[in-house]
Amino acid sequence: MKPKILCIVGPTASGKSGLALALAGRLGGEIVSCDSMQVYRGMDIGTAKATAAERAAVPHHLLDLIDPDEPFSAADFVSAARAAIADITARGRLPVLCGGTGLYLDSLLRPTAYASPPPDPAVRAALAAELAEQGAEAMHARLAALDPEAAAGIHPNNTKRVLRAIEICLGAGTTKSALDAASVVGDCPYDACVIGLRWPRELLNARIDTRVDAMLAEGLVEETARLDAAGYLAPGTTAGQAIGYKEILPFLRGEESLSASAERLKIATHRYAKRQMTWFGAKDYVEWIDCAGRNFEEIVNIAAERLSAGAECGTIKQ
RNA sequence: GGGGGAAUUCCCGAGCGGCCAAAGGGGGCAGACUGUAAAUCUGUUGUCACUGACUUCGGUGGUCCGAAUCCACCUUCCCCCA
Repeated sequence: MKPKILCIVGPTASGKSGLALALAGRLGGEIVSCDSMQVYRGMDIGTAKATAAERAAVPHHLLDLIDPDEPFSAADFVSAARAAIADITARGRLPVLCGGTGLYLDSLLRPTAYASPPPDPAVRAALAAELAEQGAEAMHARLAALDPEAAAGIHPNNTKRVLRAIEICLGAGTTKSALDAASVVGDCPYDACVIGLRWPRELLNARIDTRVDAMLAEGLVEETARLDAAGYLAPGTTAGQAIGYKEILPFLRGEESLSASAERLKIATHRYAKRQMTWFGAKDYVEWIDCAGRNFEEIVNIAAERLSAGAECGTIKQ
């Protein structure tokens, strides 16, 4: 009997947190954050992290794990999430995964035994230097020599992926495509019900804009200044990639008005939401709830019904 | 009142007689994603009966085989002198 878990996914500002909170409260659950940025301490307003009051009402896991200059990966997430889920389940409570980082959830639900070697900082640095010197085309050509199949599947401009593929080939002594073929996607270790929140684009964008304004009112600028002063927003850090801070930085440096920065932040968030929708939309394990025209109560009820209906909800295929 | 400059496709902005439905960027739309994922990358973006046709570069009228590009006038905006 696999442990039962509930997962709430969807684009940013779709109302995941509120739903998770309501469901956890009603069903005796605890929330496990599935968010690549909320693991960082000090990044609270910008990541829309659960408030102290919310955390007091319902236990939250996987928040504030590390400082913003520390790296964190999908693999780190999977091990931390498994531990949290095991702990919650052992106490007879329901784990409620909630978050918009699709890759993290996917990695948890479709456990893959990767045959490829883990990232090697030294090799990465060397490849990055090579890229700076020779350009993207040359790196892609190098990958094509090492692993034609992988090269065919990665656009030359996508240097991150090109470099990682070369790194794998170099480290493993074989090709990345061979390793990919050899890696096995195991069964989902959980009896998971995955619910996705869906909104028409215009409505979601309006919600995003409202939330950005709220973040600004709550002190996003000050939070950005604090993180910057601590050196946490240096380019290259995982935390520095977060939407919310890098858009406010130009204002802090006097390069543009606050309204201009806020506008860019809203647009960046709209685009991010679109990428999330594309990702989740391609996952057949997501059961969608159309939120337009429904009030919060109705959405909570629909989700609760689906969870109790069991079986049909959240079948993990592929 | 006088002098100078500018008006380009959703926005910014190149173009300065044919190779222009018009560079580039932004935004929009669609998508990818096998251990950095709030990242990274791709395609597309005047209309249609779409290997071709049609409409578009403030307006009107000219010049020319041919104009977003040249001329005249008009409209609006900006700058300088008063």
